[in-house]
Amino acid sequence: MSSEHPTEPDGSDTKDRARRTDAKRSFNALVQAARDVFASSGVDAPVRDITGKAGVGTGTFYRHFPKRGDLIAAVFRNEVDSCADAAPALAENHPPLEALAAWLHRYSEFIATKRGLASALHSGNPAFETLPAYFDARLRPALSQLLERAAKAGEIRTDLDADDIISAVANLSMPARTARPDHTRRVVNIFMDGLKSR
Amino acid sequence: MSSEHPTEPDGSDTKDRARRTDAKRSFNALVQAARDVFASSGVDAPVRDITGKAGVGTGTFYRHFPKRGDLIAAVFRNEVDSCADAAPALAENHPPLEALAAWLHRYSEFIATKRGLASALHSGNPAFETLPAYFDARLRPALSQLLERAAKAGEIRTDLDADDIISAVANLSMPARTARPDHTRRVVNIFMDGLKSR
DNA sequence: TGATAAACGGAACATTGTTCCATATATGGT
DNA sequence: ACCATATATGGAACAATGTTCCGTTTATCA
Repeated sequence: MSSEHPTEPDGSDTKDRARRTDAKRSFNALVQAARDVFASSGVDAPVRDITGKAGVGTGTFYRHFPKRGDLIAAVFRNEVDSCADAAPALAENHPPLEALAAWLHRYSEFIATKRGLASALHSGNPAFETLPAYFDARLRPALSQLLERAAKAGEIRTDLDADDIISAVANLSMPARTARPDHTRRVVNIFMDGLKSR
Repeated sequence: MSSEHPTEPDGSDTKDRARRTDAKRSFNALVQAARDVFASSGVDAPVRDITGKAGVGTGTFYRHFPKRGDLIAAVFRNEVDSCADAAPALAENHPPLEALAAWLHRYSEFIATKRGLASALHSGNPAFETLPAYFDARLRPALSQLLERAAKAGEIRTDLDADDIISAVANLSMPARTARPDHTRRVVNIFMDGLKSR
């Protein structure tokens, strides 16, 4: 489900050869290493930290991500993919309301842990311009699926759509400066309670 | 009104000599140069750009601002001071409602042009920890003064306090990605209309 | 006016971003 | 299985920027 090669342009291939397997391996290793390093050191971490953890040279890094923002965008896309892909899995293994709650917390964690995200989106960097659309395209269907299932079961109110909920939970999950540790989880729970039909 | 030396600790001076005048001059030159450079190149502008414009050496820079965040915080404090100081001046020279509207636009512009602000506040950098309290301490009284004056004249509703308005206008002023040029000014105007008593 | 501590400037050093290219390797045709 | 070739790789070299250090200058006070 998750696209390991997110930005392939139109299907036209003037290329006579396919992308080499070592290139794919490097690409994935870099995205994964970057995710770890970003989590511990923030999105401004040195390139050498990432290449070191990925076990590739700096030249390889710049071959795959000519602009630094390209890597950050790839990491975000990768994480959004994981989050979206969690929805069908949850739907299969849990009752409707439970699956919905679990996914909202999953999504909330994604927002809360990505400090750099909001800044990146507002930075004006062209590498990030397509991200919001991508987020929407992946997350809305994922949530819609869970919502519809819960709505069919008559377990939630129906006067909010996926968009409302995605942005509401995002705002709730923005880490507040003065918040107690479990703050986000609690407010999202409250929101979730409000979502239930009475 | 504006404090040119914002972070002097408790009044106790164990110091036998006062701060030298050239030190004050350098400090102010740096803050002013930084404000200009930040405006044109963002808060990540090279240190040498700032020292160059200020006409001081890099050593002087680090003597005044051991951490880069210290400078950014100083610039923000400086701008908040300007904004707060505008309130009494507007109150003297304009009718209540007009003064209030003018100040809200002034404040809105401050928020809108400081892209780096929100990111800085959420960055977890300890240099910024005291900023929100400072903002509140300076801006709330400034706005309260204008609100009370307009309320006494019976020109505005009274079921919103300064805090509500400060945060509401801040949210309205956050530059949206897809917004048309004059977007912020228009929505702030609408908010201002809503504020009038009927 | 002279002694002194404070402040200054900028070279030197440290860190990180980016480019370049000689070398290594996957791929498709034979 | 082997070769020719485009592709990918690694890391040294370079560039840009952050930060420290210290010899020199200057404001302040007695």
